[in-house]
Amino acid sequence: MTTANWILHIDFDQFIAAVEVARHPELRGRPVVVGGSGDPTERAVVATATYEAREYGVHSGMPLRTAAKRCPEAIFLPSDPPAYEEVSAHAMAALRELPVIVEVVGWDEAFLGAATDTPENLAEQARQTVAAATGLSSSVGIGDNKLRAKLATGFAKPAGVFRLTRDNWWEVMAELPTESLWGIGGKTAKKLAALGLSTVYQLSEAEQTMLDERFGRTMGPWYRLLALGIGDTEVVATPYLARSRGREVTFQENLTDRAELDRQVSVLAHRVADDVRTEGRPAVRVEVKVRFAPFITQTRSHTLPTPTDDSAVLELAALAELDRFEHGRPVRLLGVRAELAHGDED
DNA sequence: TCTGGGGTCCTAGGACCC
DNA sequence: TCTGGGGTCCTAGGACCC
Repeated sequence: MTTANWILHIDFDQFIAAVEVARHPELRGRPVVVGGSGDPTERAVVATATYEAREYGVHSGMPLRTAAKRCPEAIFLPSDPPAYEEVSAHAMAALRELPVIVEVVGWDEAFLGAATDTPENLAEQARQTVAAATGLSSSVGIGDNKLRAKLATGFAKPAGVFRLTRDNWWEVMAELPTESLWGIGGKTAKKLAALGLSTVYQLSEAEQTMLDERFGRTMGPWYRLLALGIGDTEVVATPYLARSRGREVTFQENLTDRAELDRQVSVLAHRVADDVRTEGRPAVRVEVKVRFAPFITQTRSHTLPTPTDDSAVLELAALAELDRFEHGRPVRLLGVRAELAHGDED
């Protein structure tokens, strides 16, 4: 008799809002919206909203202004990444004390790889561990691969546990829209619908050659695997090596002065250079992003002649890219990104 | 919905090389 | 010298996720 391998996916419920409510207990039970610097009139979007705010149709990604219209009595708080980072690290450290492999995939979620015959018990244990360490509520999906575990968490929320495997895949997923799959968003769902593929089951039965012609030799096969619930089963504890590091900023007022654009790009390039040095691997490529009014986004990039982490060199490289745009329109966003050299590949 | 910031991965065309 | 085929790199844009 062998012990089965399970993959659990844990996700902290409305994580950012929960951290804020924990340190402002008087806000419990009230509609709270976190995002930007907490001023609902600024150019920023909702990072997280409490369930009370969601009742009014407020959701993450929504402009703060819209959120304020939908829920005028909401309390708006500034986003405080270092605080979330700290709580997250604390929760992940607690999970590592369990007999599982912990693969962190974001501030508020992780995959747990475990050999157990009672995954529901382990899931409950993980939820209690996080609650004891941080006071956070969480939900756990149990699956026979990462895709199913991740999707299961959606059915577990809030504060629950749900199991999704090959045994109940069709019962749970068959009639859901393709967009409920992890990796298919609104754009792809629309293209699929145009091919007559609206549900997960329909996608799973699609003719492979048609998918390949429409989406390419990588995405075509992958979409069908998604619909079948097939996915990666490897959970690794080793931290992920960043491929790139970037900084960008949306201006509250569009910029029109070219000298000011140069100054802003210089500032961003220096911040990126600091991040690059922290990573300990040099930049091999520099990209500048410009979002012109009203909302036209363009990028220019080039491979550096020599990999570098030197601030002055990266600044000059970014300024050279900024120069390559056709300037004229007001600018609402500037960004600088550095692609990093790979780690040792032997 | 007057639309953040931080990322990852894929596609496609052209350059370039053999 | 009217023109092949394969491989790889570079670049810009798009889609997706949290």
